[in-house]
Amino acid sequence: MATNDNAEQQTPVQQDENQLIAERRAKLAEWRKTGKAFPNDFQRENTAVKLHEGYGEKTAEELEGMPVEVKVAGRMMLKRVMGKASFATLQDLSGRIQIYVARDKVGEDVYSAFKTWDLGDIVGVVGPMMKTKTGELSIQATEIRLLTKSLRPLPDKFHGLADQEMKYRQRYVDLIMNEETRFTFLARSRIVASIRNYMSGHGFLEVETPMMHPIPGGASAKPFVTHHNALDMQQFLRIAPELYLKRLVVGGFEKVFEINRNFRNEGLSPRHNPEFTMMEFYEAYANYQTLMDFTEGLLRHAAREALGKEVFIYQGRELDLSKPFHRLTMVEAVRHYCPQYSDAQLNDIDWLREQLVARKVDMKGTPGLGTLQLMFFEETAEAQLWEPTFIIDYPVEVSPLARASDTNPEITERFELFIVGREIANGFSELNDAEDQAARFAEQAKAKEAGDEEAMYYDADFIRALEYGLPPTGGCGIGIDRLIMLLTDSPAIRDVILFPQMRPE
RNA sequence: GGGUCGGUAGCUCAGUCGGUAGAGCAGCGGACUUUUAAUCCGUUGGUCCCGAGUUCGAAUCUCGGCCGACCCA
Repeated sequence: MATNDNAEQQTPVQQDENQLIAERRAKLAEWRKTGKAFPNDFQRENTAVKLHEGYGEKTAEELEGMPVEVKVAGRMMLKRVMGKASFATLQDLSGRIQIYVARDKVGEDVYSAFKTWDLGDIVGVVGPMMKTKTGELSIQATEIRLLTKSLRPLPDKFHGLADQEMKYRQRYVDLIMNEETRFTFLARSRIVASIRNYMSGHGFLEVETPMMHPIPGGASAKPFVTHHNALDMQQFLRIAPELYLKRLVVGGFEKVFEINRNFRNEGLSPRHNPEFTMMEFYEAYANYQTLMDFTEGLLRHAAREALGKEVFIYQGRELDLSKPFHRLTMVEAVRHYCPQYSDAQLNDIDWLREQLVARKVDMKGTPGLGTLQLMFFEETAEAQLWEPTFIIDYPVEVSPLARASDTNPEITERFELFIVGREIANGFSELNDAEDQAARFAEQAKAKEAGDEEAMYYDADFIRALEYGLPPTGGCGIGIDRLIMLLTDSPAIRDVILFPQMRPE
């Protein structure tokens, strides 16, 4: 079995020890001799930013006149020893605060110990607030303790950690050193929380559906395969929660959403990570038109919560979420962004096919007009959709879970939302006709047999659920990582995923 | 998968025409009781990503590989 494949990787690798680490280990050994190494009884009472907020405006005299004792803890990021007195800068999650450590205030023994502490060590300080000659708010230490010894030297205190690879592989160091990184992930957390609030505020129920599926479904993508030992069965990491969420709507949970990970076994790129976070939501008695309105509102809300505004800069270019989002068909979008093509050409199967062959687009099977138009749209107009744009009317053959249009059986009531040229959301009126769905699954299964790895499986239990009756429903998926990229001005998906997928070191 | 660029001290980076590796920060020793990337003096530290090849001699040139960034498909 393959169960031990990873064991080798888990055995301790040769540690990259060096002189600097050896010196710190020696200091730690000295500390251990005191019998008080790594204490956990220091209870901090203040954070850096609160102190700045509370006392930043006070003058030196005011602070001296009404001394306030504070208690902070944090990582030592800067240290300036000047003989019998020193300054150091501590960093906690909220920010930084300077401390002033004088020998005649903390005692000779503590002071000489302090001088041996290194940048990166975690320190606890007690003392009154003061202002320095140059007006910087500081804590005058009356008590100072080493709380955690850091064995590894931090990156350059001025230049920080610049190496992209190391930022991704050792995110903990990136978070220590880079304010922007901390900001991005704090923003991410805030944005996700605001989306949750918005959803529950609109009566949606948050649910969790399986991450391990016996049949992968809900999207066209290659799954990761795994194995359950006790049941001795193959399982797939989910590529989408869609089919489970719709089962819940069948069950009477009329408005549900889930924010969770999807896994797709595809390559890495600035916009793709094999595991990524999606929000999917389903609403009974909604359709793709009402979903578009709702999605617009949701994105504006997220922008307001994250940035306080709906117009902002992404990668040097203005992005405006305040105006109504454009709604165009694929042909309309191509006509608008690439006016050199005519309606006649865009509706000519042979012409489209020639164009796509010339552009070396991989066409499997015999795509119909709609699919050719989609491919041509992706080739020409998609990347230019900077302003939020819903592209509507996707062909049935690439939308096996969407309801067909009442006026044209070849297309579905489906949209994808593009912003800054990237797909951010995908939604549609759900197909709730069990017999139609069964037929479409059969089509997909045939395509899979013919070699289309991304085609869907036939999910008999899902059909059974539909046979009980799914109310008319609208459903939508929003790529959370890509949304976070927009709202944090991040160029790559790896910049908004704490631990992005990397090749082993 | 293809192309371009990169990998040198713990970190940020130089490194000429191929001549045997440097700076700043960090560290270590010393001076310094209001500094701000503190300053000043002294000093330790290298698998130059890995492996072959060319050469008297390779961080440098050639080939192959690994890892990453960007662009393209």
